[in-house]
Amino acid sequence: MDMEVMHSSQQDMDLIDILWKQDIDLGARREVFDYNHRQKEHELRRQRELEEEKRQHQLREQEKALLAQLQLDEETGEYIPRPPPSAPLQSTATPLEVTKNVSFTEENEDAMSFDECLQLLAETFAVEETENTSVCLDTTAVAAPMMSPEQTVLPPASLTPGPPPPPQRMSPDLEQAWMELLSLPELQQCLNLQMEDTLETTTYPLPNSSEVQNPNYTFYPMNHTDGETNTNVCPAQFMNTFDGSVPNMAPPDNPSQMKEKAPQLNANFTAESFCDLFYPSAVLEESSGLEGSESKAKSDISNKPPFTPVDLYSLSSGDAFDRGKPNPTAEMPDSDSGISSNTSPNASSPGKSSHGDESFGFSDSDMEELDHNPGSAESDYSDMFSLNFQPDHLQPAISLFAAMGQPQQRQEKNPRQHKTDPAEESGHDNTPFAKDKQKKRSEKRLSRDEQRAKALKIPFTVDMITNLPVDDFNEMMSKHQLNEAQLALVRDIRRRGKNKVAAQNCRKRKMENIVGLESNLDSLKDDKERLQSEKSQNITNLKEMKKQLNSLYLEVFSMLRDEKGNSYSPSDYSLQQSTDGSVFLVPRIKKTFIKSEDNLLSPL
DNA sequence: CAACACTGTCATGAC
DNA sequence: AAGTCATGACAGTGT
Repeated sequence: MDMEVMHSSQQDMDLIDILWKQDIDLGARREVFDYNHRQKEHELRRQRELEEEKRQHQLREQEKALLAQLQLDEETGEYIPRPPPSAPLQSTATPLEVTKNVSFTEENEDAMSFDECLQLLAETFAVEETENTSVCLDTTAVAAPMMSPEQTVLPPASLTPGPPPPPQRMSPDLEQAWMELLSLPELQQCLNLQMEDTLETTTYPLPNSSEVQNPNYTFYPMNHTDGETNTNVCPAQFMNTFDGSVPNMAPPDNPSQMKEKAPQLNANFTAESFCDLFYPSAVLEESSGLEGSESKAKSDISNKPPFTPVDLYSLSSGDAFDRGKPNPTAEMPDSDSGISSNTSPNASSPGKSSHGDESFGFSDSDMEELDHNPGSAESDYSDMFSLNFQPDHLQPAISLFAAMGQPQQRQEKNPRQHKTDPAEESGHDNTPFAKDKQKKRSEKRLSRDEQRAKALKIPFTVDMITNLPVDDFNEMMSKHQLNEAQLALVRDIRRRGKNKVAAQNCRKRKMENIVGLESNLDSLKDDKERLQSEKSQNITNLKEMKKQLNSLYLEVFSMLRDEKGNSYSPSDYSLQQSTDGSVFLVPRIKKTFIKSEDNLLSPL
């Protein structure tokens, strides 16, 4: 094999020599075609390849060493510095500095004196760097938040755009490795082939260097200097941006501001939430549009004597009759219904012993309310309210949380309680004087029943007597031994009360019926007008049709001719149609006869 | 003072 | 049969 090759090569060389001597351009020097020369070159090439493999092995190890200090970001697919395990401020900074120095070294004109390989490498790097800058910016944008502030703290000069800082010295080991690596001419091709992969790892920290020079990165250091010296640059605006929506979530960049906000929040809580928590009635009253400011309401509440069980019981029990009741005309000329007088800051004088009247006044209001809502759920409520007058007054203190849970319902109840005054209900007694008169009248009536009950010492309120269901009423009556007069009075009171409500409902229904009848009357009038309009329109249409039919009739009649060709006179003949659709020419003289005999249709 | 409206009460029938 | 409701009628009161 070798001999054949050498033989053929020798012949080839002879031929080449001949050609060379003839000065034929072979496209190459003669040594190129010399086997010995090529043999020597082949050996040299193999030796270089071995060395190249060695260098590549070393290069891979170097890359591994670099990659060992980097970490592949799974999200971005890029390498980021591996977070320091324990105290890595110095150690983790090393690769960054190294790569930084690489980039600076490549940019440095003095570094061009290494050799041709390094020059080529530097040129290649320069091109690649400009291409990778934008990519690496993104890389730092992602990787920057992962760095610790100490890790990314930069010198003040680096914050401002300007000339790049002087190149920093890399560690001696890595520098030597790079020197050896770059000094190999054989590595050029390898570097060119692997340039992209290598750049991804070796130029990764370039963004750090370019980031330092890039004015766009002024935002980046701020995040890390936040809370130290740069707190008043961006965070204020940042805080303003988020202050309205999530004030508590914004970081307290300004402690004084935070201190100002905190007491305000506390004040709000104490003024409203706390008040709502412990004085729901005041809040309800305030929200229901009653007079009095917040402070006034609170002061009233604070000054208002608390309810005692005795007072509360006196509102509805028979004790009320013994407690002060009485003179209907002498008390509370300006008092409203029971609830409003209690909730009104001005009307709730502590020494007033008018609970019984308030109770009955409220009962009257309830009647009005029932009048407005007969058979509805509010009627049940009214019954319960009248019967459970005490618990309802006690409710603001007892069922506090329930009231807080249902403020709307309370707010809906209160206005109705306020407008249950008969004077306001009637709609025409709006003057205060009329109001007083109405009240006196109502009180007089109530006092009459109440006085009767009091005279007979009946231990029930009129409300209870009137509004209790039959079973409850009988049970209540069975619990007390009453004589005949008392029983009769109780039944009369109940009958009158029931009848009163019934009369109110009846009148209300009567009015509603009247309104409904009026509405029906209006609608009937409208229908009448519409029907009359339709009738007139139909008459007009009928006239028009008759006119058209008459003209058609005459036209057809004029076209008729007898045997002599003479036309028929419409005054002597007429066209009539039978039931089967056939048309006859009938003499007018025989009209009545034909009509009766043949049952022909008369002309239109 | 008369007229009117509102309201309470009574009587009566129906359920 | 008693209770309740509906309704007409009447009377008292206020405007």
